[in-house]
Amino acid sequence: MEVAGLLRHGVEQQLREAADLSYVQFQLLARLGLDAPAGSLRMTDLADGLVHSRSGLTYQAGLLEQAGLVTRAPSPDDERSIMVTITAAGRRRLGDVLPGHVDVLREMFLAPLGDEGVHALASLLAPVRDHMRASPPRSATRRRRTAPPEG
Amino acid sequence: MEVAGLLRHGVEQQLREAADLSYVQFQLLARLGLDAPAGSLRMTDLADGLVHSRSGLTYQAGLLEQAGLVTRAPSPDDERSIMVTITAAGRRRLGDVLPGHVDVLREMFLAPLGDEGVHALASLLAPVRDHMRASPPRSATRRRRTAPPEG
DNA sequence: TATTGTTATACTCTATAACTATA
DNA sequence: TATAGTTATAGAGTATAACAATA
Repeated sequence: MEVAGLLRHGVEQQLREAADLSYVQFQLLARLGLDAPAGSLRMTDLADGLVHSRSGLTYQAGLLEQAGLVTRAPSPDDERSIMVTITAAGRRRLGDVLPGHVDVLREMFLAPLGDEGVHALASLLAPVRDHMRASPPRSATRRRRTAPPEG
Repeated sequence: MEVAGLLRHGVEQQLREAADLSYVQFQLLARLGLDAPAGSLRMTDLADGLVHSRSGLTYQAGLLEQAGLVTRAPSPDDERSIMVTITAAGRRRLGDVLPGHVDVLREMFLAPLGDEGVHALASLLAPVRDHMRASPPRSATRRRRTAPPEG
């Protein structure tokens, strides 16, 4: 947890200073610009795994739209859905931060880990990630030992 | 990062629901109650590694004090320092959450990892943690590739 | 002058609930 | 009735800068 916390802090600083992006904003942008085939995704698909509430995504996507880095338009397929699309400016911004972002990752995390360590870590954590994705996130909620102090 | 994020989210939920503690508050309490010999530490030592700003610690310690879980008193040795001490109520609260906390850790993280995995992970990450602690946290700041958009 | 800690302030982010609209 | 998304709102947490006091 300490490693992840320090890494995240370092990453957030670089993203903020180099491109004025929050961590979530960067991830949304990266998902659109690097993973999404046509540079667009439905809000829900975009949110997947990045945010814990719908409104949180609306908020962050709104900021990206205000900054001109994405556009939002109703989907032709399903009129309930909104397609979020990365703009040219968004791709530019993403390209601008990416090298520095990778630098931070490498210097803080990948270098001390070494190539072998990186692979070992990935093998170790992949099943954990799958387990976490699969299990109901509320399991922790139901299984408390002590009664809440409210009653 | 995803594993750490999900784990932290699960942990935070349990801490909040079982004992009305934030993650940081729990860590402060744990450091005082489990690590500190006499249950007390100077503010600065208490903060070490848990918080990224002094005021952040003052805020969290203030909440703990309000809740009667710690006390704050000037240090006899150095009158600039404040000794934070866990109270009986604080130890009780800590004892109340701890079992559930460990449950969450085990179910989300330790179990899917397995005993061997836990050890392997610890060996892998220990040097990374040391590297991160040692290297100036601002390295990311100075090493930016793109000029900040301000000027 | 450097260190310890607090305060004032402003801001970012998150989450819940109520709501609209489409399927 | 369920799904997609927004909005209103409220609260928690964080950080910066200015500050007071001690070393």
